[in-house]
Amino acid sequence: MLPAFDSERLAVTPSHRRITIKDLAARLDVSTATVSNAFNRPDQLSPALRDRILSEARAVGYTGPDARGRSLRTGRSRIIAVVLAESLTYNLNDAVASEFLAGVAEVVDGHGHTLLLLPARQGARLESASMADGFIVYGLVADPRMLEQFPSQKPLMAVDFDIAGHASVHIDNQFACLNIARHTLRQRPRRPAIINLRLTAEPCNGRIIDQPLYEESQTITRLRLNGFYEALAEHDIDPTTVPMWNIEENTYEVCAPVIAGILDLPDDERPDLLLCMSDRIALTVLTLAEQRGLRIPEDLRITGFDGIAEGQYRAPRLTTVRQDSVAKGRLAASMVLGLVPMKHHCLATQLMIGETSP
Amino acid sequence: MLPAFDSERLAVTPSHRRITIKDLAARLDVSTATVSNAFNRPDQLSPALRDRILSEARAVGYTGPDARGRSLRTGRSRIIAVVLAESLTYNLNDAVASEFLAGVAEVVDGHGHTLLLLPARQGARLESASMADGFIVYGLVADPRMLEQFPSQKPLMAVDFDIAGHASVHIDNQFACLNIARHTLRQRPRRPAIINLRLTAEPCNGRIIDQPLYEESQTITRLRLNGFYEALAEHDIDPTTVPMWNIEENTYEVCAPVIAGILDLPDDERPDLLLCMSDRIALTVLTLAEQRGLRIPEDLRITGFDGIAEGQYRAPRLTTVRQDSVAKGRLAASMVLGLVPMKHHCLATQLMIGETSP
DNA sequence: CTGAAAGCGCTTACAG
DNA sequence: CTGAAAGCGCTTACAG
Repeated sequence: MLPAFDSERLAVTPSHRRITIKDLAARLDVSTATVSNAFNRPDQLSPALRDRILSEARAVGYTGPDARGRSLRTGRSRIIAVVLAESLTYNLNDAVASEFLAGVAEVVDGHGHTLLLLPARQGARLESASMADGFIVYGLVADPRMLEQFPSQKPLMAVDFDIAGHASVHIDNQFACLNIARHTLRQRPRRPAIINLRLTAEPCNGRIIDQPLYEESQTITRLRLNGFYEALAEHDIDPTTVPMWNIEENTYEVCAPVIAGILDLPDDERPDLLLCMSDRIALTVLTLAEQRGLRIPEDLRITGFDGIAEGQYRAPRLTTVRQDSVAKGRLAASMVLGLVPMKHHCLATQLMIGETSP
Repeated sequence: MLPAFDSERLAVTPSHRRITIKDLAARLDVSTATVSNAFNRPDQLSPALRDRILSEARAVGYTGPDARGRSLRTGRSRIIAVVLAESLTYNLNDAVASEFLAGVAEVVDGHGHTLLLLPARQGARLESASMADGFIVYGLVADPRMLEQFPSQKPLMAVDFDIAGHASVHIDNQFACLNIARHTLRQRPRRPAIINLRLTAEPCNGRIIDQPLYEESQTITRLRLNGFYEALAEHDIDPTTVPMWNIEENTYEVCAPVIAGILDLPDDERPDLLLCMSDRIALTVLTLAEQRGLRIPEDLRITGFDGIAEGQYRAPRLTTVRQDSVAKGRLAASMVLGLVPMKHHCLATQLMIGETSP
C-alpha cells in the first residue's frame, strides 16, 4: 500500500548550507541587488539577465528570497496573528470559532497574507508574535499582561470583548437574547431555566447558587443573561427564581453530565424550557432528551444561540439566534489589514424559529 | 451596550518608530549584547543590571526582542507551517481536518512553537513560507511546483499522500474499506452503490459513468474504492456493475443535490446500501433519507468513513470507520519537530458498528 | 560580569 | 540597465 522506500534516503533535516542571494550573485558575477530585482522588480533589469538569474536559481535549488531577511529589511512579514483566548484545540473544533477563523482566513488570504495562530494561554511567552504585521484578539484573554507582549506600533483589535483604546467587533448579545426569550416565553412555560456558558467568575460546571458572575464588561455571556432577565421580567417572572446552570467549556463532553443531571430531575422539577447560551449546549440537551424519550417541544422547549449548521440540518431544527461569525471574521481581518477604518462595530443577529420552540 | 468611546483616540497604525535593543542600550549606557542577554540569558549578567534593563524596557514600552531580527540571526523562527491542499475555509470547517490540525497544534504548541496556515491553492506565491522551521503538507497538493517553494534544507513531511524522498503519515484506507464493506455486504443488499469523494481526475459532482479516476498513488480515496471492490468481489458481485457517484467537496451544500438525486430514484432503482467515503456524505444521506421517510436500515443501509463525533452523538449512530485524526496530527508534528525519527507511518483504523448498518 | 564586532539575508535609495 | 553600500534588529563567540 505504501511505496517501497529506502529509509536511508528519506530527507531528515538536511545539512546543506542554505543558498542565498549572495551565492547566486557570486556565481553569475552580478550584484545582489540585481538578483533581488530579478525576483521582486522585473522592470529593473533586462529580460535576458533576469532569465539567466532565474534559471541559475532553479539549477542550484534557490527557492526565492528568504522571508526572514526580507521581513527584517522591509518591516513587513505578510503574517496576521489571531490571538486565541481558548485553546487551539477548542478553537479548531468549535463550529462558531471555526467559522470566525474561516472569515478571517478568507480576507487575510485574499490579500496575500497568511495566518498565524497564537494561543494566549496563561503565562505563554509568544516568541514569534512580533513576526506578525497585525493582531486580532478573539475572546476575553484571561491574563491582560498577555496583551503587552504585542508590539504597540502594530494594529490590534478585539473580537467579542474590549481592549482599551482599540477597535472591536461585537454582536448584539443582549438584544438577541431578549428577543429569543420573548418569543419562547409567550408559550408560558411553567419551569423555565437557563444554561449559561462560562459565566461564573470561578470555574463551575453545574448548578449556580450564589457564585459570583462575571461583569458585563468581562464577558458577552453576561449580556446574554441580561437579555434573558429582561424578557423574564416582562413576563412577570422574577428572574432570581429561575434556576441556572453553568457550563465551563462549550463541548459535548463537558456539557453532557450537567445536562443529564438536569434532565434526570423528577418530572415536577425538570424544567420545561431551557434557554441555552449556545447551540452546542442546546444540541446536547436535544440529544440527551431524545435518548430519554422526552417529547420536543411538548415536554421540553429548547433554545440555542449561534445558528450553527448542525442545529439546522436536522429534525427538529433548533430555535436559535444566528450570528454571522464569518462576517465577524471578515470584518476583523479587514480592519487589521487597514482595508476599512478601525472602529467599534456591532453586528446584527437574527432570530431563527425551529421546531424545538415553535 | 458598547463602551462610550472617542473615535479620535482609537489606536490605528501608530507612527512611533519601534524601540530596539539599541535604543535601550543607548539609554542605559550598556552594550546591546547585555540588553540581549537580559532577555535571553539571565545568567550572563548581574541580577541588578538585569533588573535595571527590564524595568527600563517596561518604562519605554519595549516588548522584547523582535522576532524578525532574532530569527534572521538564529535561523529559527519557532513557527511550523501546515500546508493545506484544500482551502482554509474547508479545513477549518471540516471535522476531520480540524481534528488533524488540533493534533498538530497540541504538539507544536507544547514545544513552544506556533502554527502558520498556508493554503496551497493553485499558483499561490507563499512569500512567508520561508519563515517556518518546518512543513507539514496535508493532502494531495494539486500543483507539484508548489512544493518547490519550500526551502529544501528544512524538514518537510506529507500526510495522506506521498512526496518523493520525504516521510509521511497514512492510514490503512484500503484495509478499512474492505472491512466495513465486508461487514455490511453480509446483509446481502440487492442494490449496493458507492458515493466517492474527489475520485475523478476531472471535477465531477454526480454520477460516474466512464470518467477516468485518480490512481492509487494520487489519492487515498482510490485506495478506499479498492477496498470496497475487494469486498464486493468476495461477495460475488461484479464491482463494475455497482453504480458510483462522485462528490467534489466534502460539505453538506455540495453533497446534498447529488444525494437527493440518488434518493429520488424510483423505488426499484434506488440503492438499498450506500457505501460512503466520508461521514459528512453519510450524514447528509441520513438527513435527506429521514426527510423522505425512508426507514434506516430497513429501506437503506448507510456506511461512512472517519468516525466524527456528529455521527456518533445521534440516533441512529453511523456505521463507520474511525480514523484518529488527532493522532495523525500529533505524529506529523512530532516528526517535523524532530521529536521522533522521520519515517513512513501507517496508522490503524477501527470499524464502528452503529444502527445505520448493524 | 560586560562590551566591541561580525554577520544572519535581504531591499532600497542612490550613483553611474 | 546595473552595482556599491547601508542598514533592518538581533545573537553569539570572543576578548577583556
